[in-house]
Formats: sequence, C-alpha cells, structure tokens
Amino acid sequence: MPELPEVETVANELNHKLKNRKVADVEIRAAKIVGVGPATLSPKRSIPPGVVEKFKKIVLGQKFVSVRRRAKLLIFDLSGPWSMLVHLKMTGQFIFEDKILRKATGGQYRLLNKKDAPKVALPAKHTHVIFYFADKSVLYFNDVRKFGYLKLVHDTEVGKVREFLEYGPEPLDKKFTLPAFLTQVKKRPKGKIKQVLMDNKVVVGIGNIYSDEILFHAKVRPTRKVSSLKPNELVAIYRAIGPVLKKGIKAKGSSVGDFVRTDGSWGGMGKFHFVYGRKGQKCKKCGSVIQVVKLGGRTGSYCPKCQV
DNA sequence: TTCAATGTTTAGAC
DNA sequence: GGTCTAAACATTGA
Repeated sequence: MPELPEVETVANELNHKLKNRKVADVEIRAAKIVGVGPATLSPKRSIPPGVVEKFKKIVLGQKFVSVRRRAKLLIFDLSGPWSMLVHLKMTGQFIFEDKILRKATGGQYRLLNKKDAPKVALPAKHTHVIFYFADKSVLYFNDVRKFGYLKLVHDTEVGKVREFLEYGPEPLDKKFTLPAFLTQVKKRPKGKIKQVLMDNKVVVGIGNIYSDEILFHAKVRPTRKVSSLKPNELVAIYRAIGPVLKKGIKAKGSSVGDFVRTDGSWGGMGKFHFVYGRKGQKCKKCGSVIQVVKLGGRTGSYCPKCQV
C-alpha cells in the first residue's frame, strides 16, 4: 500500500518524467475519481454535475511544472494557477508511458502484486483517468477500488484544503524533533502506540506497514499504551522512524498490495520487512514465530520475543 | 458464501 | 473532547 516512501517514490519519478509536458487531452472514465475545489472528496459525496467537463477544461493545455509530496498526498503544480492533489489511498497507481518505455515493455505492465499475475496492456479495466501529452507520451491512473482521487484546487485555495489543515509534521522534516514528537504522542496517553503512529495529526505518512516495522526496530509491541511507554522506549520509537522510512524510499517503496512504480515495476522494500506480512514466519533476528494482533480493525504484526 | 485486506472519513457510544 | 468501535467506500482472492 502506498505510504510515505511509496508516495515519495511516485512523486520523485513523476516530477522527473512529467516536467514541462503539455496536456493535449484528458480521458475521464470514472467521474467519481475527479473533483474541482478544495472540498474533501469523501466516499459518499454525490458527483457534482459538470465536474468532468470542468476538470478537463482546466487541465487542457496546461504543463506540469513539478510533482511533490505532502503526507500521502501528491501535489502536481500546473503551469496555470491550479494544482492537482492526488491521493492513491490503497490501490491507486500511476503508470507513465513514452515511446522508449513502450518499446521496453511491449506495452505490457504489471497491475497486480501477485507473483504470477499476468502483465496487462493499458488502458486496462481499472484505468480511470488518462492524460495524453502533446509529445505523445501518456500517464495512466489506475485504481482497482476507486478510493483514490484527483482533485484540482486553485492555487489561492490550496491553504483551505482540509487535509493540509489537519496534517501533523512530516517525519523527515527537521522540524520533527524529539520534543515535538513527544508533545504530540503524549496528547494521546490512552492510545495504543501503533494507532497513534498512524494518526496523521501526530505525524504524517506512516501506515500499517511502516508502523509495524518502526515498532519492531524500537522493540515495542504495537498494542502498548502510550502511557505505559518508558522514556527510552519513546526515544527508540522516534529514532526508528527516520531510518525505516528512508530505507523504504531507497528501496523505491514496498510492493505490498497493489503498489507499483511509475514504470510498472515493483518496489524493493518488501524483502526488508521484519514483521509486516510475515505472520507465522520466523523472526529474522531471533527465530520466534511472528504473531498478529487486531487493533481497531487493523492487523499489527510483531515478534513476541524481540518486542516487549 | 463469507471474510479479510487496506487508508481515510464519518457516525455513534461511552 | 478523547477514545474506541464499526461502517462505508470497491474489488479481489482465499
């Protein structure tokens, strides 16, 4: 699933690949995916009339200036006074294709993470938005579950987007200091540490995979209440966050679920997982069997010997 | 046929 | 308001 390292990977790759490309046409095959304006695109919202036409009108003729990341949101800066905010949620994918890539892949891409899943040609069943560029390159947005969204926001209104207003600090930012972390975490003394780490108000970008991995490295069980954590344990958690996320970025993300890079290839983080997705397997450090526990409908994986 | 998976929002209970 | 739980969103695969 895309968490901070996966979204960072997509942002970096698209920033490089889309720079200065001009949109010649947009094809929107699922209206619920797109939006115009700062309002949150909640699942149950009704689709505003004319949103597809509005979206197209704004984007046509625009150039992509840059792509960056805030939390798990992608921010595409357009040459006009508009930005496009994209959330991949759980299964969103971007695949960029130019002549060279098409030649290299034969136009066949991986869209699923199953080892034996056949590669498919794009656009595919779950391709919902397609950007055609003036130089004949193409950007596909795929999303099996349609939870993701592409939202155009006028540059003067980006500050009004609720997601941004509620986000806590970026974990890799210099402002994310130990005291800042402790202040945030201690606001939630009764919360379980894994859920607190995944709360975007505390720190952004950490989801199920990386919270499990961070807690393994900190030797703390996911179910521990914040109030029960000793100072040295909180410090260990804080110190694990940066290195674990940076390792994920270096590996170009973790291909669990449907995450793929923008050329359709898989990220390499999966083989570095110590606990996530390893239920029933042996701990890489001590050989104990990895256990799972339910936390508010989510699964937490941990080593019963390494984590206290 | 039912259930789990996943990120996020929303609603309701205490 | 903090905290917890469950439901909703769409789809697939076990």
